[in-house]
Amino acid sequence: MNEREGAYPQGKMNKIVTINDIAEAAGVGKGTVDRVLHNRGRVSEETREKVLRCIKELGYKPNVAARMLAKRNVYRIAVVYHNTERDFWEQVESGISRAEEEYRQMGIVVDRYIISKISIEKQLEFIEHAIREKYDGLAIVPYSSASISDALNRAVSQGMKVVTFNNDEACRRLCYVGQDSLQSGRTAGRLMGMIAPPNSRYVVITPVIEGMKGIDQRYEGFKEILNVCRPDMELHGVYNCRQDGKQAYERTLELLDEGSVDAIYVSNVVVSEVARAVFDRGVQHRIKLVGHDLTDTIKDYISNDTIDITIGQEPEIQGYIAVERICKALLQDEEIKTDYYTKIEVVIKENLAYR
Amino acid sequence: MNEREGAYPQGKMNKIVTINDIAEAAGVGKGTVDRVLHNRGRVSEETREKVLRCIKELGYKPNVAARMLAKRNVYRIAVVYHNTERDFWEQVESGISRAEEEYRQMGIVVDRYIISKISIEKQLEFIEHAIREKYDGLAIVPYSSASISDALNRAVSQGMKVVTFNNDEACRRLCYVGQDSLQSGRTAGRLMGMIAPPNSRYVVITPVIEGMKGIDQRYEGFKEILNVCRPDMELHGVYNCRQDGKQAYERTLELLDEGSVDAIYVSNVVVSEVARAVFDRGVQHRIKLVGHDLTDTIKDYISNDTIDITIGQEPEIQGYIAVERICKALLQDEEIKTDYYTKIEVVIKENLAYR
DNA sequence: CTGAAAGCGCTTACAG
DNA sequence: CTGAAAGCGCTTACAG
Repeated sequence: MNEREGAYPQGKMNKIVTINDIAEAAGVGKGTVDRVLHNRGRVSEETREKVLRCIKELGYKPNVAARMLAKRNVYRIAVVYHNTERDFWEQVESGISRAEEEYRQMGIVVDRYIISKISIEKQLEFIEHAIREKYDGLAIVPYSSASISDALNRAVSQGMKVVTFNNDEACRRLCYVGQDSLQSGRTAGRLMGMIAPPNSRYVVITPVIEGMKGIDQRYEGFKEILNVCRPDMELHGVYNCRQDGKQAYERTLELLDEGSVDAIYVSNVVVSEVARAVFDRGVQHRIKLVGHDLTDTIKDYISNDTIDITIGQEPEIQGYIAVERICKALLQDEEIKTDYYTKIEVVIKENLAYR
Repeated sequence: MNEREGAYPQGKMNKIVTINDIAEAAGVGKGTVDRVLHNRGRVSEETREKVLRCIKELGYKPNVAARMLAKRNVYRIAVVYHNTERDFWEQVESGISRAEEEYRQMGIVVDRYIISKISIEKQLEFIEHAIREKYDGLAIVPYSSASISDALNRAVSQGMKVVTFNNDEACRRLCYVGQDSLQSGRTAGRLMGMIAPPNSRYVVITPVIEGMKGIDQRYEGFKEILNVCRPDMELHGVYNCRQDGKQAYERTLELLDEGSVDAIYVSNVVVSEVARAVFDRGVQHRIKLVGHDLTDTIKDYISNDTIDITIGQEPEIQGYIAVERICKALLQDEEIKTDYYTKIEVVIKENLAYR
């Protein structure tokens, strides 16, 4: 902001400084400038310092487009995830595709390794494959297992750029991209606390997914907040179910037929099946329903007032950023090591279309 | 997604198709290919069709990096806005800066024309200036006035790429970038309806800002929803105030001292001043407070439970996209004419840090 | 209407 | 350790 109130900016033609200008100013060839720029060595300390000084003085910024053009190597990235909860993972996939298209021109190829059933062994096999094939990057939804951590660390040791997304696992990866599950559960807890009538009886329905710890953390966060802000509410029960949702549907029907529940919290996308049960029993205006994620089905149940609030986690962004981070680490010299937490999106009927 | 379950993708080395390949396949020079690619004319219909066919058959995609490099022209974009509500507009500014940095390398220069007090005359003057100076693009927060519309249309006629942001005004601009005010008000209405206790008495505080119609629309949306979903709630009054917030603070103190209010809706960033009054009177746990926007001050009042919910409008994104859309129109051939509606973000204490 | 040449800013072998 | 040359894919004058 170099403007003053009402003043007309000067069209200062500050000429762009190129690598040629630096070479000239330092009295060396541009190959040499390139070497110091990227620490490729083979430069005497003396000329190195001279070049560095010129770079600073002239305020040189590398031209990314030119670099992309000149670099001719092809990088390969492997993306490993599963597609249970199909509606959800399709959104992740569209983010991956978007990054893929954007970086294809820069010589990056992405291969997908998709599992249709969570399996530590299968994932391990994929990681080993990526190591053997010498992939340059790996974006993965890691399962909780020491063997997975080990394998990922070996990949990193080999120079592979590894990013975890959607679920995290302790290892020497570049960074994690995804939601803060605990906080997202807390958000759900606060919202439930805001909307549930006094003395509500509530249940929690939470799927068990082997190897993914995020789901449990959501419930932890939910419980923590609700217990504090709504001591009047009474927990009727916590029900586990399988990921497919059929169990959740049946269970909800039973609960509704018992007639002793006013509010339901579902810790992931399975909320769509719970909503179906609520809708089928025609009690959507009596039951407060809070869940996670946003698929087409969930949108429908928000639109018809069955689901009150759902918490989104920007799945498309997760896929996009996971791949982009690797691309940047590969293409540019700077590696971004800070985790990327996606937004905790609160979605109700009115803002459904604006996200 | 061309993968199969468990299958290992083929590292198909699909060679990238360049303009040279097209020229060769069509038996012409690459200058000719370039001409048909960008409809620069001076190509016989016959060769044009031949080239077009090759482009389609070989699946040619232009290399953006190469184009950027080769294009040597410098484009200038004028950005016109005001910085009343400083905290808010600083966020917009940071988005503008981000786009500026990203596109500087591609030869785009952005000049800012910032007004510190809304004035149709002053804005008109800036538009005329931009026309005279033959700016290539204009991003503007237009005020409601026929003279502004006229001037913008003249700019468009001259070939200038015009984008409106944050506030819209009927004219032949490329597109609008900003929030859907009506819907954002509806969202606020629904949320207030969710959290206000039965039979609450509420007030609405809404700043009057000459030339900006978005604010009024928010209240329209709020009213529409709340009237339907909470007929039990009683409107105690609607208060206008000046943008600076001092009035809003005083008014709120009076209302609180009268003691007949349970809930307050504030239609923009002035909610921070209303919150200050609520906090100063120590009644934050009794008063439900819903507002708009998210500044540091507002964050503080959410953190200490004074503001229950605020609705964000992605100001940083507004600044970024407004400039980016113009850059794309200038640099690429495709003009994106669809409006960009920013997210209607629901912010509470728990998801404050994750957005 | 059309093609060959030069150049954008950088990187990559290659020859010293 | 260092420089000159060629080339990335495209656009821009220029000469036919």
